[in-house]
Amino acid sequence: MSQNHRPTIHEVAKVAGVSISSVSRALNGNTSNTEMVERVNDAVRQVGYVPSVVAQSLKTRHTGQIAFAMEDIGNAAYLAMVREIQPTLRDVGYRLLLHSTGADVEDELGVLDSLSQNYVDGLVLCPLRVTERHVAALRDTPVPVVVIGLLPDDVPVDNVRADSRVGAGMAVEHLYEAGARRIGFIDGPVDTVPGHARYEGYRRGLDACGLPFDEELVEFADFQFEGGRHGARSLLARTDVDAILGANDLIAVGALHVLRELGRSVPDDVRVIGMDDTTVAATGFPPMSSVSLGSADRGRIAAQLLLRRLDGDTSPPERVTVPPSLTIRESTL
Amino acid sequence: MSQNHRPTIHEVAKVAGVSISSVSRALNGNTSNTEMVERVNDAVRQVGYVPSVVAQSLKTRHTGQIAFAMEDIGNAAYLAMVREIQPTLRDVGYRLLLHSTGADVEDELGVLDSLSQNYVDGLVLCPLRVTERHVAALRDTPVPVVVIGLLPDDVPVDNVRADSRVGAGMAVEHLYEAGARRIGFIDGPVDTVPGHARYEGYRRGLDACGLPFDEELVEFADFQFEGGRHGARSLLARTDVDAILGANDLIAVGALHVLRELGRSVPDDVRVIGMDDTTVAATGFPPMSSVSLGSADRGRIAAQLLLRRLDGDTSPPERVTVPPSLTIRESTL
DNA sequence: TTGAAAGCGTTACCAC
DNA sequence: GTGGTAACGCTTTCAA
Repeated sequence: MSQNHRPTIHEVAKVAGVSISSVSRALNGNTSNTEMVERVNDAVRQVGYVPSVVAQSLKTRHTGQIAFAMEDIGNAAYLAMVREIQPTLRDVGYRLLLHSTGADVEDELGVLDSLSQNYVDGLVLCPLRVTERHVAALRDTPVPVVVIGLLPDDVPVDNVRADSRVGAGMAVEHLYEAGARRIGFIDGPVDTVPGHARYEGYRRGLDACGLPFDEELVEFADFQFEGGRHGARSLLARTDVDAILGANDLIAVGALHVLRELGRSVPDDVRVIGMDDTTVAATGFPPMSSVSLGSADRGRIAAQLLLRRLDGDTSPPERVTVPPSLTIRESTL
Repeated sequence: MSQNHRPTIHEVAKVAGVSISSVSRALNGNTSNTEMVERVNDAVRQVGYVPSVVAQSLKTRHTGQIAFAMEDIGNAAYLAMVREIQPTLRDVGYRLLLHSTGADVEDELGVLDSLSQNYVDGLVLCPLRVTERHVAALRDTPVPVVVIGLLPDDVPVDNVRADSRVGAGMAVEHLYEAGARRIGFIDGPVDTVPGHARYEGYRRGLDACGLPFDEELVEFADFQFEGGRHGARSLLARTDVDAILGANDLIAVGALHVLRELGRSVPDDVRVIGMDDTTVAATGFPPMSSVSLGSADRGRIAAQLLLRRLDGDTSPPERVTVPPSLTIRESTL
């Protein structure tokens, strides 16, 4: 690690025998004198000059950085997003800043507030929940924000959403078509946005199939593998089912495990389907069907919307809904 | 999104009726006049002032940002690292910049070069391979760098490594103790650093157990689920085994699938163990044993080493090796 | 203790 | 076209 003085535009100017203005112009392509550009480039190479992005930012008022904030990058859905967002931004020269806010809503608001520090040009935000304070902060952000997730219609911010309600409904209908009549549902916490939406979707799916709703069939867990195991144990201890819908893949795979431990065959005795269509679905045994909520698509679209804003687009806020789709594997055949 | 003029330190000074120097001092705790601090804080609230980190960076020559560069955040090992690095840095006020470089070594070098732009105070780097140019760049970086992975001893940079050779050996010995005598190995590409190390570890493990090496027992695949499936199919078509070591969890879970499809019981007929101890190991069925290479630990340690450097520590480069450990689950009982 | 002023490294305006 | 120079918003030295 060298402690040498890093050359500035002044050194370049001196070596090239021109003014710093000319160097700046040459470097930014604001001159038609190609001989000048040559000279400057030579000098740049000679002194090993690299522009300071910080100084540039101060002057130009943009940073070349975009933040992505979500609860936990360990969550496969957010991971899928970041894998799309990063290359999308990177291709046009933006760096990505990652904020894992944790389950703390305060931290999420902290991210929104910190936007005023102007260290990023924009933000992609996946809020856990949308509180009054979120709305207030979003109404008046210093930089463009795109929200992935449900957002009240009057919040003037680009918004990309999944339709996990429809997705859960699709899952139920798929299970019904596969022959299931008693469909258990292991939901996530019902006070979360996805937990609530999937609960609704489950009920609508039942309605659509003409199946009765029975609370006995519903369990609530956290969105983790162990949650799925516990949920499945309680569910199966209480009643019998011929299918299980897990509110995400980890829950569903947890259920898969419990079923196998109990000696129930999947899919012959019980069909199982998850949501999010992540790696664990494909690597479960048997390979597990899942409802894709288009996380990767949502991430990419969000990034693109943000880039449009940064390009100066001032059209009204966009509202994009990514439709769910079914990935059918052996667990529901 | 507001286009309002954002208040600067000058507005605060005016409202507080003091000079900007005093505001700066008050805000940075470089004054003992508490009445002054009061006044400034009031003014700050009144005008809604938030300091510009860009301007601060230009002056103070540090950015409050640290970059983490690796091949693909989708890789569970890197994911585990980032989940430790981010909170570690965040707790002391650093923001995390993510660089997924992809399989392209050029991009990796690009990250190293871009360090001269001074947009970060430090870097945690997981190189795919370490080339001459890496070494050259690392010898003379403008900011502290910590490398996670193998590094030549003479490169003067903090270094955190796993010991996947020892880890693979441990896996073999564990399988041996569990009763296995014909231990198949599905490695990753042997021209990668981990692929090579694990191959060596496998052979040493066999030696340690007094088992003969047999090339028939070895397959090479990529580090993915499908790779594991293909590798296992080839292996089992060619010869019989009573255990399989996968060079990572995805490979091993792929093998698990193939074994079940072939009606072989795990662990009774064939024991299976993976490496990295990721989610897919725990959610596999049966829950799969795995060699943990301490990815989370490596990430945390790397972050801590970097923070020490940023604190001004100038002691000689540190070389930390995180020992592997065995997580035993049902697949090898 | 406080304020004036000099930078930090750029970009861009404005004369020439 | 080119070069001086004034910002950008802050921290910090130096006098008072």
